[in-house]
Amino acid sequence: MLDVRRLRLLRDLSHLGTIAAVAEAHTYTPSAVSQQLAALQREAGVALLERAGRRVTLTPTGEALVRHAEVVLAALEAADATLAAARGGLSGTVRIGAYPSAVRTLLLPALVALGRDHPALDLMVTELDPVAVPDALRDRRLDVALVHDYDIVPVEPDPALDSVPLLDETVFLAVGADRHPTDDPMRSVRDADWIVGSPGTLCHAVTLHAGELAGFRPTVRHHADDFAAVLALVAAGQGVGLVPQLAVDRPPSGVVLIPLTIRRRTRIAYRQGAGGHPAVAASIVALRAAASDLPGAELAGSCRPASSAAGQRGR
Amino acid sequence: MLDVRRLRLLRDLSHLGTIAAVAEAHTYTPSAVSQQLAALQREAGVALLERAGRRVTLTPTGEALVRHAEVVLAALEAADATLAAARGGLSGTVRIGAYPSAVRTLLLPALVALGRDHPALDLMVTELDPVAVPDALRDRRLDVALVHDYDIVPVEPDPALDSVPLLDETVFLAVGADRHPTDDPMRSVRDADWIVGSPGTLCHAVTLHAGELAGFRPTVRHHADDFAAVLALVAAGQGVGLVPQLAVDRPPSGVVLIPLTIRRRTRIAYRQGAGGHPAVAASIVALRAAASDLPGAELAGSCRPASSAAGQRGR
DNA sequence: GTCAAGCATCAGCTCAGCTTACGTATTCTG
DNA sequence: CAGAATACGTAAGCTGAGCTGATGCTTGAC
Repeated sequence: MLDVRRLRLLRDLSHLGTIAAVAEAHTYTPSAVSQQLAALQREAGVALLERAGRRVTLTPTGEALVRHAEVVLAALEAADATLAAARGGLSGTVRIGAYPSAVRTLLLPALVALGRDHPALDLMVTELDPVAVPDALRDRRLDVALVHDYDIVPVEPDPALDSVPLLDETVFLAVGADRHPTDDPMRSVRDADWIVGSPGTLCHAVTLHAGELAGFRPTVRHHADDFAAVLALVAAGQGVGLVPQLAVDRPPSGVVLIPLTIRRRTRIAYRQGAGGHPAVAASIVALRAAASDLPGAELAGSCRPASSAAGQRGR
Repeated sequence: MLDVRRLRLLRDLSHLGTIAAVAEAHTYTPSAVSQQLAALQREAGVALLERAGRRVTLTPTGEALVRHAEVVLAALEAADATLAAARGGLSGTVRIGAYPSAVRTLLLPALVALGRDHPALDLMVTELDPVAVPDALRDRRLDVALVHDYDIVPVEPDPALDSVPLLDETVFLAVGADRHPTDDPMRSVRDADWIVGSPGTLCHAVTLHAGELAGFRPTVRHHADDFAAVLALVAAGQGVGLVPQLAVDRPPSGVVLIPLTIRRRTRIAYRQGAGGHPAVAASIVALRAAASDLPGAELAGSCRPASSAAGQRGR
């Protein structure tokens, strides 16, 4: 019978790419991980890893084993959830992660409601970029997280994670008041300077892709991840940028917001199997309530969506 | 994250009933099992066990946890199976269990075919009563087993096991040549002496139940588990008995076999998740081939039945 | 060429988890 | 209704799985 701890290391290796990263995630030394994976391979009787330059990659068999590992870990997570439910009374720590603009608008009211309804619950919030969320959930640094993607830049689901839809927002093109929007707003700003997110973020990718769809390559002038900063730069005449609805509750003067067809979709993600955990379930309820109280943006998905929804995979 | 070894002990406890039995099944001392279960309970944070007299029983939470454990163990078994497939070339040991009459008729030809087609496979056969099969499969003393039940005495499926149908046989009422069968053969022997299996076996239960259905309580005279012995006793005028088709290839003279509507159903059982194991799959193919070569009895189920079929639970 | 990143191996130590020994509660039996 | 047998739990002690830390090799970047 295979050792689940070792399977977990293999699973994490397939996501993190290097033994050193797996070691760090588990607060082990790389040596320990290397030894454990070697032992797993020995008892498997098949090659699971192979050196690829100075790193290791999984063989097809290794990848197949990872898929089984995901099932095992999800089942263990579900077992944990039933135990938490049996312990009764919502208690313990819930670590919630969210991207910056969601913290202010969505998370804060949800947090207040959760703290009021379940005083025994210890709530911890972490602000982080959506691309870092899957790893953080897998490594158990987070229990629940808000993630998003754009319809024109969808992210593939992560087998280790489950999620439910939360919000579906309009994305706006923010331009200076001197510009005159036309029927095709994106084309009208093809020669403008652009304010985009840092490379590697979704906000960066979506701007480039939106330009591509409109037939041009945006000229990147400024990098800003905070949408308030983006709007301020636009107001100062420094260029144009894309901002989602959540971020534009009070746009500065001198900025014109033109709705595009692009949608940003926010989801609540958690570890596969943890959906039955009472604290996770309560968090989902509170977040959905907070989202429905939000002006403007419409609630996404059905009221209680099925579990087969998708998580998101980093990188 | 819960420890799978401990979950396995809990699962086995729910089937075996005592810590001592679990210990024996794992070749541990009862003390070790007790300590591990105590640790499991401690990290679960809920009562999983409670003393009931001098034994322990599972709390409802404990039972719920066992159900999760079954899922985890099945997934690990499936992982094992893919590794075995990846190792390629059928090799290793397959331990097959069967009830006595199946060994001669079904298992022998299947064994010959398996040994011929896959010489690297080490085959071990164990003859045992069907009621002992579930425990043996769970405890990994067997990998594949033939089990049966009767349509009038169905056995509930075991969540730890999976199975596929193999045979569907007629059950005969064996009487001495002096008796004259009527339209309702069971009623015509209501006052006869009966030859039944040992108490606790299915053969025992089915005879009593068949009598009950016909409106009488069979007078038990002899106990015999070997159907050849049953037929010999019938031929000697010692009474009547029920025998399945597999056991009556060459009935002794002086015995009249009257077909009843009762059916005996034989299935191939294996651990949940092990159906993908190449050795198990090969065994199933060979057994089905042997069954289809059998004169008389018709092959049960579809050619390649779905995996949702039932195992059997002892006692 | 030089340096850092990354993995594997070896030696050594620590603690999880086993056995053994014993105590206690319960059930069975004559 | 003793007395034996069964079953579980706890305490003490020992062993090996698995960790750290040191070292060496290979690869890729500059």
